[in-house]
Amino acid sequence: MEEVAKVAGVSLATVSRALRTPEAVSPKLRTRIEEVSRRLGYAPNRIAGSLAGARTPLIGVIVPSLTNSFFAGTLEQMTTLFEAKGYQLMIGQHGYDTDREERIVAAFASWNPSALVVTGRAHTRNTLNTLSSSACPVVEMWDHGERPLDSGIGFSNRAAGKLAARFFAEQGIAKAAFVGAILDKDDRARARAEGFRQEFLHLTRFEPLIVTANNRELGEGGSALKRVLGQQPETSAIAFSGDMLAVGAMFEADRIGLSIPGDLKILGYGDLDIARNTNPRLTTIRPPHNAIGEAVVRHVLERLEAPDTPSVNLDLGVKLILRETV
Amino acid sequence: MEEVAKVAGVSLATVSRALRTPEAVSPKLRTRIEEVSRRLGYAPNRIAGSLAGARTPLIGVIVPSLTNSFFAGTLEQMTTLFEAKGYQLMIGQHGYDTDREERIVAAFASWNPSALVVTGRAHTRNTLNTLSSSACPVVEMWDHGERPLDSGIGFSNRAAGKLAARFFAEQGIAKAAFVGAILDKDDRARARAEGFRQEFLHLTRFEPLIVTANNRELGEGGSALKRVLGQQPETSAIAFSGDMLAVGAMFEADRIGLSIPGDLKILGYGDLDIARNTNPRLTTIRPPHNAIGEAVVRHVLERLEAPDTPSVNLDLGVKLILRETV
DNA sequence: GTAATTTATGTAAGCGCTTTCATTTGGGTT
DNA sequence: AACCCAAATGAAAGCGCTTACATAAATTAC
Repeated sequence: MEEVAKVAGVSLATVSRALRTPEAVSPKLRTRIEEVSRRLGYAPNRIAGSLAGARTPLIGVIVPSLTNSFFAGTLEQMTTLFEAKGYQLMIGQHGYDTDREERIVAAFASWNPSALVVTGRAHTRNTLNTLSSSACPVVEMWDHGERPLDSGIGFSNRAAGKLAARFFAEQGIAKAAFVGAILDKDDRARARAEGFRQEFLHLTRFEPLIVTANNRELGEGGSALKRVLGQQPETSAIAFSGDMLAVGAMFEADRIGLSIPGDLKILGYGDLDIARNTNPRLTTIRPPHNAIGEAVVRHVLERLEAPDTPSVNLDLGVKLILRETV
Repeated sequence: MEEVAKVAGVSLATVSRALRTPEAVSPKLRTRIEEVSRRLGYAPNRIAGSLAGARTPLIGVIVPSLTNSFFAGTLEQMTTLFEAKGYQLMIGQHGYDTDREERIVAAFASWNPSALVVTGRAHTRNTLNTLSSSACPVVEMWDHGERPLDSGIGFSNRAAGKLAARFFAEQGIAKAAFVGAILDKDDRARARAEGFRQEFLHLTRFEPLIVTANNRELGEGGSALKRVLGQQPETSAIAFSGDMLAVGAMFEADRIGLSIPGDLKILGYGDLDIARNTNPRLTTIRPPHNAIGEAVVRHVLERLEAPDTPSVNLDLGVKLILRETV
């Protein structure tokens, strides 16, 4: 920058202004400075800029997993949307480990970002402290519940589980089961399982079988199906915590000669692309993935542009996509 | 930090040392300082630290897409591995747009990261300039080719395409086709298509049909299948640029009553989890996804620990996974 | 033409750390 | 006890910018 200032024959301050707030500098100087800095290939040092200025153009976003297509999709969307406004995403991933989340949140906060976005509502005490003592807007996304730390944008997983149960009950299903991936770690899937259990029990007086799969991949869907059938042979409908598990179960059903939905009804969750393409096409529950990404970006941008904008706590709801497996 | 220094009754320098290089400070002072900073909840300001020190603990990684499970997997792996060494990933995503890549690279470079990792070998002139003028190690991953900018770790997509063609030719296939997603933008898929075309033509004197799909999702696999069959009805084998497309085609084949591999042979690419679970199970080509992530991390860490470590240019090769669709 | 504004530029004080260099302290040696 | 050397600590100089604040230049008002 010093170089640019010298060549352009102006002071450091003027260069900074020409680059940062072009309207504050006279047109002729501005063009000269821009020309010189381009010619010299000057690239401002963000770090210095951020130290001197108040904030970084960084938005910290923390998700449990990058390979989960929901979060990947939300992140991709947010990246693009924020980038257009000059913000840069700092992405963290903790693999459903709240201690790791704690460390990541602390690390992110130490860059004093413009905003912090975390996934879910379950955090350690320290995470909560770091989050609430950071000066920026904080949004907890994907889960809806009472009293978010600052803003909350998501939907109720419990309600999603209940929706599935109600749907099964309405179809006159007597014995149902729920298959969830890593129910011990993924509290969102656990909330769906619990909502399902409660509502199905309430509606039919039957306590549904809950089975935990070790991951969210297809193979596990197949083996979970076998386990369900082993433990509760008369099961006529299974709700899965993810479409991939459901599809895996469909493949397995195909192999063991079970017809769907005749012998067994299957309900997915996620409405991934694959759900529209299987034979038969998968009936599933769609979380508001795109709406979440958009709402988060919109809200954060609003807060950043008008700091007195109040926090929000949005429930975006889920939707049952009726296709052919139930 | 000033606060901590005052309370502990030492100078700023000592606090900094106690936290940064504990072995340089006497045990009793060290424990006192650590205790005080914990009690005060002191969180160092990374930005100031980086400005004063030489480098940030940031590693910039730029991929075309976050929703592509390869990149997502590599990123997840790299995040975990680097995190263990105290580095933090800065993830960028450009959607196969080299101009966007240019902007992202520039933005990342301005944080002067410890290393920069980009995907592929196709970059704009400016990207190349920024990359080579940045003081840190640069690795181009996923593609192998001559003379990387600095280090290169990947495999040859062209060779992967040739492998598919050779395999088909050996099976005695007369009329083959290749279906690739967004061949106009994804130069890796294009390289595979081109390798396939060249080798199949060379081996059988038959110019295979090349069809472009609009995205890498299942639905497109189905419609691409219809297009292939429309344009070249006698096609007996199709290679796809991705497993999802291949699976989509399998679903469609099922719908139109085509038996696989009897009527039509299908070869995927990626060896995603789903490939092991379809009926029949998908024969596919597996790129060295995990090996790439590991090799990148290992190499970068080496370079960072011993700056005189030479660059590398690794070809990790691909593997044909023989299953039931060919 | 001068005074009062407004606008454009320059000066210099940090931002919160790290690190060099100088100084002090605490053991060993003789 | 005097001396030397290594280890521990402190003082202070930046790191490369931004931004009050001060100053100069250009307008406008009278």
